Amino acid sequence: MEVEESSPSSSSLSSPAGSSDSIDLNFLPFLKREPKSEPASPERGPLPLPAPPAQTPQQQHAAAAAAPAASAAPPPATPDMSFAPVMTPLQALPPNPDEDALLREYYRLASLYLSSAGTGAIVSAPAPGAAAPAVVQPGSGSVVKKRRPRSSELVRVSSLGVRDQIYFRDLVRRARITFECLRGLLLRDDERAESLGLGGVAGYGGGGDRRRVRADLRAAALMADQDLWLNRDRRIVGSMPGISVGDAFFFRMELCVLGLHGQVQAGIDYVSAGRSASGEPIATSIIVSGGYEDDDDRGEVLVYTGHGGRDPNLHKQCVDQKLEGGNLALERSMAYGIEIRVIRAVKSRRGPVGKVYFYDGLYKVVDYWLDRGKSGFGVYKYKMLRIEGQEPMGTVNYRIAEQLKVDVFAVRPTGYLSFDISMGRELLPVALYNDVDDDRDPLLFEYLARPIFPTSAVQGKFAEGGGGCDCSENCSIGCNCAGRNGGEFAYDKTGVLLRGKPLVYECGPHCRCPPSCPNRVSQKGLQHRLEVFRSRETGWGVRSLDLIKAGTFICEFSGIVLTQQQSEIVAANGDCLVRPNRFPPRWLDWGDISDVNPEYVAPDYPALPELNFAIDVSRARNVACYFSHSCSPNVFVQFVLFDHYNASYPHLMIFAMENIPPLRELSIDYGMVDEWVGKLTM
DNA sequence: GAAATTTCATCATG
DNA sequence: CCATGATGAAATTT
Repeated sequence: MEVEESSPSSSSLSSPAGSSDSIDLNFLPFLKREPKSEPASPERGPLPLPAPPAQTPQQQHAAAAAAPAASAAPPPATPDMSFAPVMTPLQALPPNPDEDALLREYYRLASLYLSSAGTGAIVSAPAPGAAAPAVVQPGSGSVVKKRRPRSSELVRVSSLGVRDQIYFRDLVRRARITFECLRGLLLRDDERAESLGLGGVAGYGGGGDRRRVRADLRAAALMADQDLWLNRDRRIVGSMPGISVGDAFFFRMELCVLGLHGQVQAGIDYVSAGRSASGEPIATSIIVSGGYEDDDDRGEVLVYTGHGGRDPNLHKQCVDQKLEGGNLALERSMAYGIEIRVIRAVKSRRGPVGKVYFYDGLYKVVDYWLDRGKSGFGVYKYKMLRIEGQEPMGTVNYRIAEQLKVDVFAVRPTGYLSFDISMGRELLPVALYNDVDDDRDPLLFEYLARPIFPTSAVQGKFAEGGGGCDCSENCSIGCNCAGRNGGEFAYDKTGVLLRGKPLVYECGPHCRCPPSCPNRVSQKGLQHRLEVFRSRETGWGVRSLDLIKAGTFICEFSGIVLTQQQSEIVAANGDCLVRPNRFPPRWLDWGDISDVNPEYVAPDYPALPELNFAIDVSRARNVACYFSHSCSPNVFVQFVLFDHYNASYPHLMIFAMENIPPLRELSIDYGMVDEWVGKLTM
């Protein structure tokens, strides 16, 4: 497969996916168009509801199975839980000239995304105090772009090599960053407009201004305008490249942007009957939101209720469901053995909506029947079994972690070496867990929650840059500290970093503003329950019991800070030094929305002095020291100043680069040379 | 809790 | 037969 021709800027992409031969695309054209194929369902026309004490679902299903097979002769719907990656041999298919279209689409997106990254394009900085909206939205007179409809061609992607996985992971991360940062900036712009008393007040029922109010929808729309939604050219069956079991999401729109689930509200996503090759609808994913009273979710076994038949206002069934649309699609997917992606919603206050969506992996529909729901009306039910051999479910990890916070021994009776290696020095306890071997190494180090800077570096450096601000309330645009940050604060009101910068200035001890000032974030310390744990793959590692939202602060990199001279002496006898200039500037990626708004490029930041100091972690260290290395990391380093203003000695603050679900290992890019990386596991 | 908002499937029409 | 537009549904979100 050649990709060059389709990706003009492929120099930066040169076969990033490790050339395509490691990718299998299994097309599913076995669904041949049959003019008169009917579902192998017992009902046509009016649906015979089981009389109250009548048939059990199983009995009714048995009747369904006994019914003559449909003319399309789908394979028998035996619960085949083996994960057969190849459903139809590729050789048996008619040659498909467009076989690599999926890859090409990825490369097209990649070139869109990457062309703007790291180019260092710099325009003039906004004047201090200026508050231009970050996102200029198309006015009412703008041309409405025609958007490509989503394809209906079913395809399965399997056998991704390691390089491909990293490549797609980065691509997905890039899209998610664009979405999330766009949303954050739109919200900030709204607040500004509101505080300035401009028209178009956000909120419903408002007057004449027809502004769209929901930032998630606006962000998604802006991305759609640039054709930045993923997976629109093929309908992927099974797992999505770049999305792992356990991943967390906060918005339905996010799922649409990624193509994981294309319905804005509906719980069943499917290829429509009219557009499918066989003329039958085929379901590919569902969302278990907990809103249907007749659902019965036991985790690995799930009884899912079809959609429809509800009163739009009350959350109650009011008429019988029909075997059509998504309901029929689920039945057809069962008949064809099509696996279904399952996304579950869980209540959580960490999410902006009070709700989090976890991708829980692939299931197969093994049974379905028409039942009488709690409301007394007919509902379709689908029994689904999780396919074995997948990573643990996101919702399961979430529940385990929640339980661990309450009652450790109920979940892990043994293995904890310490419940708080910080001995109370951190805001929250940092546990130490090892159920793998006898290593107790982290107990040997003094725990240092804050780095100790050399006095020569810090003394007399408090007032540099004009000192602190004089705000008596929370800081706002125009104050001294805002100016130091180039006119805008780095965080939104919830403490999410809006965009990575070479250096972020938080308000410090010399500012008058209260501790509640939104420009004080990383200085407040740990906000997530972290745990150092032993793993066979990565040695010591770190994970969180709390769901970590992308862009939030996690922890600081602590230790004894050495000047360049000091570090040269120490380095002679064994290397236990962390060098800040080794970290690749991953902060560049966070907050980069140049794909959507090329105008919003990095302002002309003042050049940072070279960072020649080192952090000695040989005696004293904190939890950050145990982060594993990855070249596709989920956290990054942002330099921050607050207690002193010597730009040569910033704090190394670690932020989340993506939503990190509970119990997933945190990983950082140490910028290690390849030979080292080879020794570690990726 | 109701209203606003989007996408998609479906159906009708040309 | 394909393209286009209108319509209604949807386990959302604020």
